[in-house]
Amino acid sequence: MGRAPCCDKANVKKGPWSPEEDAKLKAYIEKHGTGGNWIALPQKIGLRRCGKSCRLRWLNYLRPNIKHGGFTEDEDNLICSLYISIGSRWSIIAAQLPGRTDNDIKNYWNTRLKKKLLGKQRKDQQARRGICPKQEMKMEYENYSANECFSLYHLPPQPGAAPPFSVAYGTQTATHIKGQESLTSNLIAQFGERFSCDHHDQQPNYTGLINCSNLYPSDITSSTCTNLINSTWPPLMSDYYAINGVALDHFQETNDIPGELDEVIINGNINPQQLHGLENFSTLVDMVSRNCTSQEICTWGDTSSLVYSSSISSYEV
DNA sequence: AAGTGACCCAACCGCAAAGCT
DNA sequence: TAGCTTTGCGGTTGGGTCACT
Repeated sequence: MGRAPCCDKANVKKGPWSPEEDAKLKAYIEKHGTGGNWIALPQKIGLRRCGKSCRLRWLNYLRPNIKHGGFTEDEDNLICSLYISIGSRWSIIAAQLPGRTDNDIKNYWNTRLKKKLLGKQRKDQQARRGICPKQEMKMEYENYSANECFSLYHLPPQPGAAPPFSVAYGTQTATHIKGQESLTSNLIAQFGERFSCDHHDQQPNYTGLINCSNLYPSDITSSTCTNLINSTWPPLMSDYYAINGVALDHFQETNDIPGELDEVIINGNINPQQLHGLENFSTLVDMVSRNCTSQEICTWGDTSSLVYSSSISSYEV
């Protein structure tokens, strides 16, 4: 037996909304509100629509002060920063962009920004490596798709700033600190004295990232970091790791991810069952453990990561 | 002008979380 | 607190439009 449908599919109209339907829905909600029950709303108005469809139409289109299209460079940069930081959490990203809907941002990312980002990477890599553009595009697209859920942006080490095999992170909660300490102890167990840890405790204004930014290169500007903090704090808590100046991202918000990483790298062994979605991390750990240079790690990072810099907006879509 | 493919975006779907009884 | 309902979210789809041949 399957899941019960949310509405009577047979009597529900699907597809594009007519101006009449829009007008009915808008007028009703402006006068009475949603009544806290989207499912019952269409019957009240006399619309042959699913409640979910009404909700979506209102939130994405009819609601006041909605902006469509015409994304500014600032918005582009913020979306990129947030995507790199928190991934495809469109509702959270949309909350930082007044008047924008999660659906709009998602569409904009999928159809334009992603290409913009890849376009920049391709240009950079072609210039450095002289690889055939077509082959390069294919490689990058495949790598991008495979790694999208675990994005990692490489940052060349600042001269004199990052000690060998250092990890830096910021934390918010005790649970996180516990998980991170566990991760840290595993890294120490694996890498011994070659690994050091720089831990920034919880601060109301979340200075952890700023401290970590000491490990970051000059093209990630302090304003980018500040934007990131301002836009994600307080709703998000984030953990930031960097190894040899290579920042690992997406260890945010969930308490279990550091635990997963623990399981991946514990005792230096890779647990295949825990590897799904964490391939980049294990590769990185492997490279670090083989004493690869920062340069090599960054080169690897090039082909399997998103690279964001504040100059991205100068590239054409 | 017609055909074709790429692109864009509104809308749908299914799942998980949150809320309610 | 278990079970049901509703809401919110992210991934995906499909139809309209545009650009190119």
